Amino acid sequence: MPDWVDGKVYFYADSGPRRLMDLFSVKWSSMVLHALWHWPEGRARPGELQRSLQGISKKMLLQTLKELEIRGLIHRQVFQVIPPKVEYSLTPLGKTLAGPIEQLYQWGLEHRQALDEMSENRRKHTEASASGDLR
Amino acid sequence: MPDWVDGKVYFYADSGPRRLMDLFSVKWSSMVLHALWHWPEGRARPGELQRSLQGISKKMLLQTLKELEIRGLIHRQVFQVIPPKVEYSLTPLGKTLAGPIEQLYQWGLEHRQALDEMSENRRKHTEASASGDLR
DNA sequence: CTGCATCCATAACGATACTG
DNA sequence: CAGTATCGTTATGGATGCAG
Repeated sequence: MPDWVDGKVYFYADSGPRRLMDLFSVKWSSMVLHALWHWPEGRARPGELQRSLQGISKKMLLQTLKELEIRGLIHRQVFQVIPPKVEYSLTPLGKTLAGPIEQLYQWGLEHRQALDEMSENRRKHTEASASGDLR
Repeated sequence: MPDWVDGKVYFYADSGPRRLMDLFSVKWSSMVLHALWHWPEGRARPGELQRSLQGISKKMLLQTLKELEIRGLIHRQVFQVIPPKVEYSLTPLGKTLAGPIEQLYQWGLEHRQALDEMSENRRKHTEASASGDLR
């Protein structure tokens, strides 16, 4: 579906896809969306999310949630209780995005072995270029 | 498809999806794959690609291509001529990944307007927090 | 034309401490 | 428990120059 000019793809100036990938550059955004999508009842608290997304820091989780909220992909519901309680859930728009993300993750699951080999190749390669020519 | 433990998703330790997203953290990798996927004949030269991926620098294009080659997602064919000629194309594995990427980009196209509003909201928000309380 | 190496700015990230 | 702020490290990306 790109625009073709002179037989070349002039596709990604400030197009939808490009902006979408900008969003993905926030490392954890797709995982948060994906986790919320799979969450029972579709609502999750920050603490729960952090425990699920192994390795994410509190800072990054909150930052990602804020980012997604501003962009209208997730909804933030505050309960006026002590201690504080907040629940996040996908907006209708967020839910439409969850589909493609699911597809992508599905690919990741199906090609787990290939992905392992990729990491392996990459490791070998960087090692080689690192040690190779010192003397 | 996550693994559920204690009702929480312990999904993304060093799973396929996580590794996949690592690959995507190379900003241009999905666009390069996508461009090659749409390219006539499925083979493209670096120069052509750079002209198509508006805004990519030579350095990043080459780096991305190398990365994708090492990972076995694209193939590099060298022609022994002067001046040098090289063509890149998707490997079979790369082609299977192109599908999900296409889906994602499709979403980006369909929700272009929403994505515009997202950027807008983000702009407003960061402006507000930047200027808001200085006086 | 393809590819590599430097230098440099800045953006992303994590650890930690602190507030309500 | 939710959220913010600060600091320091590392990764990312762009500009430029050079080589085959």
